[in-house]
Amino acid sequence: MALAIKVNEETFTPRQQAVLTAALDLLVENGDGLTMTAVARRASCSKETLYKWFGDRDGLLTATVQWQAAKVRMPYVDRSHLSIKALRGSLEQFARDLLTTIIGEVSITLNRTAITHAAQEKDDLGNIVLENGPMAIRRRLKPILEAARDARLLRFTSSEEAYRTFFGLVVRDVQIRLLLGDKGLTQSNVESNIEADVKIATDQFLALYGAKANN
Amino acid sequence: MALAIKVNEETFTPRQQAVLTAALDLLVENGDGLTMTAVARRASCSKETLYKWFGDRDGLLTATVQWQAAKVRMPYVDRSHLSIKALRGSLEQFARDLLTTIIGEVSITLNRTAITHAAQEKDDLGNIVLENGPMAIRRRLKPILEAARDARLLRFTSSEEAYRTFFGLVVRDVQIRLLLGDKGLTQSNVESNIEADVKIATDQFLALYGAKANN
DNA sequence: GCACAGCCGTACCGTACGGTACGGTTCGAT
DNA sequence: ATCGAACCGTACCGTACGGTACGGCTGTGC
Repeated sequence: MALAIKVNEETFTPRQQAVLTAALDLLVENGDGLTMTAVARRASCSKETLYKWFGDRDGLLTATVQWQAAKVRMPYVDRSHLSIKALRGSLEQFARDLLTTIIGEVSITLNRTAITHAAQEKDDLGNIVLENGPMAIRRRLKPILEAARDARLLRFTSSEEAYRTFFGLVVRDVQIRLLLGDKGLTQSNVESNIEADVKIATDQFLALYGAKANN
Repeated sequence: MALAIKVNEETFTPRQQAVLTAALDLLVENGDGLTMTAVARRASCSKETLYKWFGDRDGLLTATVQWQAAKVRMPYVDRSHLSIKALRGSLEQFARDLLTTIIGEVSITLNRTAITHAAQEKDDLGNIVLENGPMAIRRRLKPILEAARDARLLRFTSSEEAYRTFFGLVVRDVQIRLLLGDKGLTQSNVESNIEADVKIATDQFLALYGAKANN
């Protein structure tokens, strides 16, 4: 399954979703635990069925990542009436969702899997994760930033730069440390600090790009 | 080789370093290309020698990452006479080195390898990369930040927080995108923007933590 | 009841790779 | 000259896993 164009809303039957769940569980439990035999046994299906449905191992992997990554749903952020207070709330919401997602076991697993995949020639999974992670956030955040600029709440020349600054302020070194398995950074450890970090990041972003800021 | 305590200055003979170079090359060329047979052939040595020197495949992998990661040398940053100008120069230097390192093929390969490794139970490589990457920077940067605070050039309560903010401002989403194989982000693409990004990040950091800043 | 499709479970095949064994060569020490 | 250590090259073994084949079970349409 080299193509894997995988347009949106790839509809899976409940049975297939059960298989994908099993596959994801195996991935989470142990990165290289996704063997066809293991998935078949876990999902109580035959390998023949797996190959019929997903083509080959890569197809199953792609379907799993695709299916799971698409589940990341960013909550709706009100964009209509923009006050500085509402903007701050929206930014905090984004920061919170971003952090919460990033530290989740599923996200870590998906990113690790995609990175492992990208370490070989295949960049399929990398693009899927990118598209449903950073790029999805960018698509959602940029219009808000631009609306805020139009409303004179923010000041910047490049919304791209502003978005990436926000990303950096929120994520910092958390993601790479989690991906590398930093033992000094359990997710419960990070989780308890989310609210504080969200506030700090938002404050910093507004300090840099708020209309009344010094630049 | 489960222990892999690997104290500092693991001294390798030139021949062994040639082997490690071959191993690294194979890793860079193709993440899963490091097979014992391939390394032996590339380095013109026998597999028996590989096992004698490195124990097993994991030992070879660990030695390669360890040896290469330790090569990352951050340039000396003058810390004696701190002026705001000197501080800015130091910060820019850090940002430049960090970015330059991160976008290099070797760094990408090492991080991918370590992350793949961490996806299984093994977190050996992850710790090595962490220790020689983010943590090394932190160790170098923090004293400078604290010295600058003592000299009333910077203002912050937690040097840890300040460091992580700096990291975030510099790295942003570049590393994760490179690790995921984002095709819209070639390293030459990033490379040409390093100087501009370094300046932006430094300006932003100083805007947030500079003594005359608003917070 | 019957045919057929879909699927489960298991057995099976081929290959790739980690790891071992061994003969042959080089080279330094004695 | 001889011995032995280190090492190269190759052959070999065992296993794990991707992928295929097949027999048997179940349900649905007719």
